[in-house]
Amino acid sequence: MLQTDPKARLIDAAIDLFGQHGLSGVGTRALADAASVQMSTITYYFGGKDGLYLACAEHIAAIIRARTTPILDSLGKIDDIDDAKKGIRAILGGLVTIMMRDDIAPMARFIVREQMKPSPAFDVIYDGAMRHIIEALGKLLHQVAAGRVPKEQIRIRCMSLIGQILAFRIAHATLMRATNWTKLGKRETDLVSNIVDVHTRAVLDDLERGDAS
Amino acid sequence: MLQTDPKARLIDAAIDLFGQHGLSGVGTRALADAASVQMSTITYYFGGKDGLYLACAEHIAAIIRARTTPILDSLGKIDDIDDAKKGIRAILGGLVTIMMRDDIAPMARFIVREQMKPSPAFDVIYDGAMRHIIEALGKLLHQVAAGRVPKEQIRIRCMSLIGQILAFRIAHATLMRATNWTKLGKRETDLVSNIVDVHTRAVLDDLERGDAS
DNA sequence: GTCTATAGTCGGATAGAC
DNA sequence: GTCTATCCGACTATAGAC
Repeated sequence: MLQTDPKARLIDAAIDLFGQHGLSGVGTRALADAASVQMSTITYYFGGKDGLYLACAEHIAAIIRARTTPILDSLGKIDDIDDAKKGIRAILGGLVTIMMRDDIAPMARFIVREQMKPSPAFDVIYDGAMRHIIEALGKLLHQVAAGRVPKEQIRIRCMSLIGQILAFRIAHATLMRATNWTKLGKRETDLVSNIVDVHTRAVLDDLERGDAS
Repeated sequence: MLQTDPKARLIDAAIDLFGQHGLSGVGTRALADAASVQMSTITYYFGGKDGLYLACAEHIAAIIRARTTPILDSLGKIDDIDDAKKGIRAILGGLVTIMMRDDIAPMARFIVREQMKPSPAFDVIYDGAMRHIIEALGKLLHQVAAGRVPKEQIRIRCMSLIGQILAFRIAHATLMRATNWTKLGKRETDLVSNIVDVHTRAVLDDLERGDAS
């Protein structure tokens, strides 16, 4: 789909470039060229480079929300431990396929940069999208643990489970070297997806069994 | 310990600043000021900003090697599955304490940036330090699986195990928000360390049992 | 080895024509 | 809304005094 709206074109190009080079790593000229607009168009629509950057964050939050709410909503009412486990695997499985997609990579890079050096843009993404996922996961983990595990520990376990998925996107360069892969195609994505699920199941079974030493 | 060697001062300051803002995000003036040297000192010792950047990578690789080789060497000869499991837990446990240390944070940030957009500096770090850890882990995992699991899958499992640890450093901003923590002190590090170990044990027991679906 | 001064380039923002 | 021209500041690199 070819964008005609200069605003949308700028945001798409900016997410890609900012994700690759960071806020200070991209010039307004490069942004304008990539979106085939004039440099002053950035000022006109977003007030400047910083405004464009924030608009990127809002756009990313909206995209993630759009992709994850269907999964979160489909969970419905859950009071059975097995259903909770299935729900967690569904959320994490969805996260894997999202994170592995090539067209998501630019957004993932953008988010990771914000993780390391949060700016106001991080609040936009966290409050607008990530919070819901983490809270849903936390709730389900709490049920699997049958309430035996303190909330703080549940949250850390959430991070750890999500972390294994993040790793494949973040440590992309290491992954490619360690596996001798040259691309992330369907075969590779399926392998990763499968192993994340195997690991997740192992952790959940262990948690249900109650070994929260 | 107060550094007197301008070279060492520059590298220390540069790892910190590059890690926070990226290569293009830091000016030579800021680097020089942070190290209390003149701007031209960078040219004198490193040939320019890029040379300093590469020197940072070499320094980081050396530090990691110095910290990890004791752990890797202490493993010695292992042909028992339980010893292999203990070895993996030792490596990952060491990795957690390394990654959580405050004085390592700057280097971690530097590495993560290189992960996302690898430059020649990444090869220096990967070949100089990371490869050994991944290969050692892979070997031990292979033993735990009793050779039933293809090498490729072993490597992905390595990444997943390391990934959960990376997450706590990379997704630092999310961790702090999700847990309502304000700092990463000993209490927090111990909690994370414990959960990583619990998860690792669950995964290893599962792998030994042979469910490599 | 350490410092100052300066050259040359590129950055973001803006004024104003159309 | 879109484009051109231009200002001013910040950047890296270098030449040369000490």
